[in-house]
Amino acid sequence: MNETETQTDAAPETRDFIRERIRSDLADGTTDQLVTRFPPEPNGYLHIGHAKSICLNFGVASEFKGLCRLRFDDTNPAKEEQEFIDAIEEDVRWMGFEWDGAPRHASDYFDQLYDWAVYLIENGKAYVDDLNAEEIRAYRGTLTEPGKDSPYRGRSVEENLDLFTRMKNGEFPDGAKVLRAKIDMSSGNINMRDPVIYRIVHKSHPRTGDTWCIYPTYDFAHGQSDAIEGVTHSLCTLEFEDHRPLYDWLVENLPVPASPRQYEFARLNLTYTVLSKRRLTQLVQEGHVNGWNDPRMPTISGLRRRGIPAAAIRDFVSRLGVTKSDSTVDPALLDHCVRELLNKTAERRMAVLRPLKVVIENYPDGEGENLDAVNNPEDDAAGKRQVRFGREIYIERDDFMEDAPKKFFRLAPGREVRLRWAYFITCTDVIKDDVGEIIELRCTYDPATKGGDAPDGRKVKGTLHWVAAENAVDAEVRLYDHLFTDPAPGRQEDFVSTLNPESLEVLTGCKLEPSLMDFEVGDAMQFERLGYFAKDPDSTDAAPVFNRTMTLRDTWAKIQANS
RNA sequence: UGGGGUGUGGCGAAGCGGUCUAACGCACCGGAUUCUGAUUCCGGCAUUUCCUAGGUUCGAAUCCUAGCACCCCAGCCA
Repeated sequence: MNETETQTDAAPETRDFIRERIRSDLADGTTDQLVTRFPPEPNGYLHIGHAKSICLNFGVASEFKGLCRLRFDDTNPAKEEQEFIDAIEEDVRWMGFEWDGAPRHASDYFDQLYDWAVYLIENGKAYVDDLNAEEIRAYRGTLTEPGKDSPYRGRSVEENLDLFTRMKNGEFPDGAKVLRAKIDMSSGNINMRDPVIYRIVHKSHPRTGDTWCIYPTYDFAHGQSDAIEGVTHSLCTLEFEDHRPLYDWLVENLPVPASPRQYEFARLNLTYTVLSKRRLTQLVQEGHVNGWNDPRMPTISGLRRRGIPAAAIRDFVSRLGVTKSDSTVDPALLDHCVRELLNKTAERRMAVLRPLKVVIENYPDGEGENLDAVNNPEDDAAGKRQVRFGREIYIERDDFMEDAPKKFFRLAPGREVRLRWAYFITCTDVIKDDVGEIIELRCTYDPATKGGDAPDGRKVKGTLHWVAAENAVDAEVRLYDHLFTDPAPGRQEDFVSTLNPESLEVLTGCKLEPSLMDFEVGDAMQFERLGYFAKDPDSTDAAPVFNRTMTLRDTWAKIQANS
């Protein structure tokens, strides 16, 4: 046992096939220093599936004293944009990780990649093909039948060189020619049937502008970029497993400075969630959600806006494991991580979402008082604050029932409950409007129960949150639910039809304890008995807006649902 | 008779031939405590069972053989 092991032994070791592999490569000297990379394509926003990859790549680098870089896989200017590059950098940082050095880009290596393409041609291992896309597909064969050689496969090195140079010089329109690696048209692995490695795209690139009109494909750029950067363990998802022979072929047949190895793990799937960039893009573009950072989106920016802390996402990912078996995780696990963290850290406040006015008849008119309230029972250091109490207050409509069953512990005619941090009150009368709607409650309070305890030792079953009418702040509160009603929305092409029409509920006229105005966007707080909330960026002092991050567990709701 | 993968409880996941009458977490179900029906706490939750069927072995979820199921691949996307 050496000293590094002694150090890592302090914390429980995470064991998965990738970490086992790294451990052994480090132990037998195959690897001197671990280098990984997180390689997003800037064609969309990062989502929670990427969070798994981010935590793996950056996590493993820090655990084994290695390096992790951020590298944009920007080989397709038709789809990529600067907006996405900026958002990705922000999201990775917010997740709590810092990459080694400046962000890298596959496009930083376009010159080198071009030279290597020429090298392949010179060695008779690549050729320019004049077949169009449909013809190439036809020549490729099928899953069960081998392909046929392109009629252009036998071109001379000189001709290939000339043609490739002219491709680069912009002499041909998009799609007129491609450069292909000359491997094996009869391979069982379709990726080895002379894959296209360069294509003509007359389109300005976010970084290289109009310098190029030919661009390398993913396969021709990824492994070589890894090699240039000295990446030792190139981690990607399962669908790239059958690209590995091509990855290795390129590394072996090119004079690259290193031999990175690719390892594949299962991507994250979540029930009730869609996690493919194509589908997320569709949701945004068709306006089914309000942008990439809509709090209902599984994007990192959406989760952030909803109020979910990065630490909860990291915790969630750490409980997932890293394997090669396809898996679909219940989002309840993320919920649990969020609640566990926020229960410990979020300060409590009172807010009434659906207000019902209560007049305390025996409380002196025109008077009020300040009462002590504990900010976080899980954390003494959070201290106390004062809340205003008076003759008129608001309680939650759900906390009153005119004909209450025995198991209902809240307010009902003749029943006594506690107002949190305040007094016991008893309901004496119910006021209704012309159509029979309850518009107000009349109650009496017991002055001896100030602070919330009865000196005579009598108990009440329920404790309600409330806000004094005197200084309540009006606010908008947005409640969120699953974006989809189908547990597996991604399985069907028409996933839009399974959108949950009740995924967003906007409440206005909510009554807030005024101290809530002191919180900043990004701060988490608990509205007592309701859930965790966060101030939305739309919020202004004049018109505050809060997002519900997560409900509290609600046993009462479950009892009601089961009866 | 294409290639590449994966199969352990509702979900995720340990397990690397004996200590497996199979960890742990989520979910779920009981019950206790509680000024949040929250939290916390206790208990239950795969008892010849680890995709199936054979085999090897004193002994298998772990090794072998044969099946079966599911996932990925026929973009000049990544």
